[in-house]
Amino acid sequence: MASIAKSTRRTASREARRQQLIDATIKCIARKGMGGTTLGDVAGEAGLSQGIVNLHFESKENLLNETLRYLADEYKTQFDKALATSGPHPVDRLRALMELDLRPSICDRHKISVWFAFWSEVKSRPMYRKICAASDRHYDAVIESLCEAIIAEGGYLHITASAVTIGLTAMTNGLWLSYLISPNTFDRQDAANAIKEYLCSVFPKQFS
Amino acid sequence: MASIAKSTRRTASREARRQQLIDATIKCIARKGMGGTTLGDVAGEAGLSQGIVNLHFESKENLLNETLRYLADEYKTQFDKALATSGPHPVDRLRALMELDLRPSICDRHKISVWFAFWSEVKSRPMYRKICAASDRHYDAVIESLCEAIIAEGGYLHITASAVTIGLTAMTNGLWLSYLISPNTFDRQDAANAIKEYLCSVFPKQFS
DNA sequence: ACAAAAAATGAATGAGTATTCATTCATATT
DNA sequence: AATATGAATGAATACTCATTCATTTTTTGT
Repeated sequence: MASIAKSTRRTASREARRQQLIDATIKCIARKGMGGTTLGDVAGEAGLSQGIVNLHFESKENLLNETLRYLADEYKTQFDKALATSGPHPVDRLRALMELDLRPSICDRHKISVWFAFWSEVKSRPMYRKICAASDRHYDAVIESLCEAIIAEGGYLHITASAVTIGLTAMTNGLWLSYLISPNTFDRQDAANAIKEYLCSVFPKQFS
Repeated sequence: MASIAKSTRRTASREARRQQLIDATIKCIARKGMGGTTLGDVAGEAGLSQGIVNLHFESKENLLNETLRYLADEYKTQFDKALATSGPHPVDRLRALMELDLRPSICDRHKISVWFAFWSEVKSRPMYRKICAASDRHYDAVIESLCEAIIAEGGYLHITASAVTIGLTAMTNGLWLSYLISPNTFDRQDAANAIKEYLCSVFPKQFS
């Protein structure tokens, strides 16, 4: 968006327009829900004309698929960057990933509401599941291998890496839901603390 | 539904019809998503005629509100029953509540997908938030008081009841999401185990 | 500066949908 | 048996929205 705002061009490259329309779609879904979002709304939000979405995306279905793909890619980019910039030790890396999910750029109520909109239709639109499931498996694998390393290092006996992985990812997703439903009582610090106490209890030697 | 299926009556009481239509709505939303569900679909699913929903609910909006209210009531009933039939000790009670969220009648992929459909529109339809938030506060209060009792009994120092409550409710909701997105890899036993390991780690004296 | 290509517009189209309502039908009451 | 009641129907209505496309505007290449 910024990339085209600076110029007075009335036309933009295919890629810039597509991104502009995806951004508008996210805003509309957040504001009006997935069912309530029309192509007219999206075009209006982008400040463009009625037919613009079909020109660039051929169909509404296609626009929605691409919007989900964009969200998934954006998350993946942040995930990879969080790992790349964290310390090398598994504890640092896991901490970085947990911090990621509560970072305002990710844990943003607009975006969360869009994620939920897509998730809610996973059952009726197989493509959504396909887009989500592929990356999810990867995140699980990364987190599980970190947990394995931490368990090995700490010599923990009654803990399994897979159970902690399942629990941690569920907890972070569930915290997003709390924020979505109760934005007034939700507190980012409290949420971070819930994760921290979990990790301290499970891996006391490394996380206290 | 069963109450009218057994008879050959072609008319039913207002309450029975309303319930039948709510059941049909849940099925339709699960199958086609919230946006893809039309009043014609709902009527068809119920084996009734086009205009039937407006006759009994005045509007689609109203039908959806009542459907969410039904889901919330149904959960509340099960929640209260789980507490009523559990042992008296806070540990038993907390265990019963955790078991509840993974019970097949509650943790059912159709119903989960409907919950997510409503949650995803919490931002655009304030009524949905109102319906959800009221009961959620109550569940949190119950769980938090159980955690407080357990913490007091165990003499735990580095744990707070509110953080465990936030973490536990987030985890159970997040487990529903795992089931929704990855029904093939999700395993009820693994999910139960993730919760159990969490509780064992946080409250080792009572839950090992 | 000009022509060709590309991007964008916005009015028109047509499929689909919520809602209404005159009519039919089943049951209860007299 | 006759009548009254309210449930249910389904065709008609009014409206919304995705999609198309003829036209206009802007950019690019020469």
